[in-house]
Amino acid sequence: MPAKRPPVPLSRERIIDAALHIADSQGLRRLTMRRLGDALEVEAMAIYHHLPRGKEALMDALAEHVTAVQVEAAPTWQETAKAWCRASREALRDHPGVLALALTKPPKGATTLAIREQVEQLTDAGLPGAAEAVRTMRAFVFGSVAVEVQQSGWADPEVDTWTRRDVQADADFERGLAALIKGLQI
Amino acid sequence: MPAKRPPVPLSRERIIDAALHIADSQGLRRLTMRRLGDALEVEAMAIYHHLPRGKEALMDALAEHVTAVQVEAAPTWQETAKAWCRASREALRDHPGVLALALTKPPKGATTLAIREQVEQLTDAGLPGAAEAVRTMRAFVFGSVAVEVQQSGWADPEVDTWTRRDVQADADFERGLAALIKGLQI
DNA sequence: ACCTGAACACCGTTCAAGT
DNA sequence: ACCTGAACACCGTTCAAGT
Repeated sequence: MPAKRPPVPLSRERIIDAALHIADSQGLRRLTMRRLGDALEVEAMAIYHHLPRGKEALMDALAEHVTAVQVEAAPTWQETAKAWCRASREALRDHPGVLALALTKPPKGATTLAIREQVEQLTDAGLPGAAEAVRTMRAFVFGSVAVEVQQSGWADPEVDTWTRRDVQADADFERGLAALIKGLQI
Repeated sequence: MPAKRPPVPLSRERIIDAALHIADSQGLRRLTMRRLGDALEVEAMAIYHHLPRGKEALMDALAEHVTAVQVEAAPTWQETAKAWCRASREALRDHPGVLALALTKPPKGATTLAIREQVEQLTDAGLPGAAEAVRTMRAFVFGSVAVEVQQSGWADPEVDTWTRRDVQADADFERGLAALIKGLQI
């Protein structure tokens, strides 16, 4: 006899993980409360107990998950900045299904904190005008990932082709990153 | 007696205009076929006659509308490139409601043609590697607009605050654009 | 505290029917 | 050719009820 309902309790974290999986594999438009409930072996209404504002809260949480990036402070601000850009890019690339949310929703909660922390790290490491620098870095990462994901054909018809890493995109990113860092230190 | 039903016929163009207005003023999630029908004083089902693939086709058309940008060839490739970046930015800024689609949907139809034309213009004007240059330019524009619209607070609660031009964003954009063009000519 | 069932208003889309 | 009405399957969310 198969174990009927293992008493793994629902949690905010499990909900977000399942939601990310659906969005990345089937697209954001197919992420519905009912389907999310199915994936968690629970009725859709149970989700509201953990995310009181419902789907709106879920969307916010998904955006935050791929967008609240932290990084250890490196010896120089240049290295810290590079590490942050690379980590941010990876986080966004890993979840193309919620990229539209991440690029579009205003920073909130954990994301705002992460941005603030990054500004402080760079300031402490001796970079003047770190707030503007972080804005420029975010724009660079956002644009790079958007173009890369678009090009990869992560779209409605075929989701299969999104597996191989794009070496061209990697090279472009690193080249642009080096130029950006150089431009910042004037 | 008020004119009941002026025989202005439905058309693809009128549908797209009305859809952009709804998306920009109320957000993409409130753009529904039924609401769109109401705005056009028509039953929702009438839309399917002009956009056979329904909402999917509508979304594609909206993305194309803000993304298929053309520009006259200027004397130098530098000026052409700048004009193209500025025009692309304006088109995206004008319709924050469909920005998520524009940054996320793979180029199609008119957008693909516009990109191809831009590559040719730059190549003809003497820029080697124009295809990569256009990718870099698109990434720059996408990232800039994403950060700007995020910062502007164009979001769920208050849509009012999106009226004043952000001079800071303008300056950032022009500074980045100059650096980008300079980086391209190596 | 945590989850379910039933219900409500709304959604995209079809299809036959009207003009 | 162009639009409507009715219908279907699905959606987000509420609320009272169960345990």
